[in-house]
Amino acid sequence: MPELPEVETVKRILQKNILNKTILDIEVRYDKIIQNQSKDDFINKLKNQTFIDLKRRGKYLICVLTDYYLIVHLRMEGKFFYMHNEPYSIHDHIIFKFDNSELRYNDTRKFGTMHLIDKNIDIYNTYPLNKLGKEPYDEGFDYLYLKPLFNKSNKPIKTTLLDQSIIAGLGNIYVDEVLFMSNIHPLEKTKNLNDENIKSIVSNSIIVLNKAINLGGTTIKSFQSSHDITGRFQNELLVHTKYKCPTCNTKILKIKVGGRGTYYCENCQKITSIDK
DNA sequence: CAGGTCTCCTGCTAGC
DNA sequence: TGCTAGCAGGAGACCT
Repeated sequence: MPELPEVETVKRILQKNILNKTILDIEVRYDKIIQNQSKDDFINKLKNQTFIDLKRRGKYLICVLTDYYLIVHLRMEGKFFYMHNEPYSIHDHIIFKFDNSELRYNDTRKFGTMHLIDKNIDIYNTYPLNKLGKEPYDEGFDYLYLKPLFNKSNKPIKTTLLDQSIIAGLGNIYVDEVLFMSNIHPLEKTKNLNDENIKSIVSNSIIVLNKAINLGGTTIKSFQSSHDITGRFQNELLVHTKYKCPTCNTKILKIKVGGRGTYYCENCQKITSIDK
């Protein structure tokens, strides 16, 4: 499940493979991936476009083309494969054909999305990027940014940290890690966090993401950034999918928070505050 | 407006 | 062994 570090890894790998390559043809085998155009418009616009640059915003990958931005969200299982003549997979849904190679968008669960936007539009102020909050790497991602947003939320902190309009880029795995490192219970009501808690979340978000990016992201079940590159961060996970707490050896509990599988240590992560 | 639930989709697994 | 019901999950849609 690609989160910010995985998308960053994909971006870096694609930069090596597809930069300056021109799309000669496109094959769309499953068109629900395409969000804001008809399949025909999508194909016509992308023909003869060159990949000029690749960027990332939160969990979105931004392909900068000659005249357009192609904004991709990999959701659960989206992957890009840079291929030559290898046989196709039934999960290859969109194929960008270059001179003697191609880029294949492969997505087992078909949850991924692609938005094609004109280059003269300010994409950061346009859907879907306009609804993203700051990401942990942004200037101004600090206690003063989070405090007022947290103060008005009655949701569990786990749910809040997954809200991309508040923090862009954290997903299920990394939120569990951040909460563990910060000694905060996932069900703690967001508005009840104290200043110390918020500062912990700020610093631990950056620490966890940095470490994950340096290790190429996490490989859990199906995510891989390209054929033979596998993230190594899963070896460093502290609570997510773990059985014993690395700090106190207590059994890790698995619960559901907002429908998401959530791991935590009941000894290290206690609900401390009462309602204001 | 905030918060809850349903939906998309497929591979995997528990249970019979 | 083979089948099926149930589950996982990011984020938008829809409802209260």
